[in-house]
Amino acid sequence: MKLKDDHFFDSVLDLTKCIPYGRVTTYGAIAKAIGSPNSARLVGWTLSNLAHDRMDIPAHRVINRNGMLSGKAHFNPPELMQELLAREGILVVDDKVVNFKNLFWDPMDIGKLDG
DNA sequence: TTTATGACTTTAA
DNA sequence: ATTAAAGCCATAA
Repeated sequence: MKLKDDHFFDSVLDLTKCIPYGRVTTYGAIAKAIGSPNSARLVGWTLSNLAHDRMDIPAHRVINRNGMLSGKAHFNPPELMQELLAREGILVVDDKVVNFKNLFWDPMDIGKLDG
């Protein structure tokens, strides 16, 4: 039988929901954590198409590996992404997350808390 | 089916 | 550091 490969999309949504408050992660990190390191674009696709209808998914905590709010333009009000981040204490300047490297949350950390 | 597009990432110059 | 091009996977037309 043919199992649906939508596991990827479901995982993206579930994992995105796991991003801690006040932290951010990247498309590539999520894709990698799921098992498809080259599907970073699909993560973006998932957020723009599936997460858009789900308000329980903090899609604003997902940015690109440069720490830039690449999806800012896709929020209902484009400035909402930065607004939501600001509410969590994340400072954004010039569409870039300040102290990004420090706020970065690796999805892989879920299952490997003890080194 | 083929072409174009995209909330990406990496490599090369 | 900045710019350009290739690789990637799925969707929309």
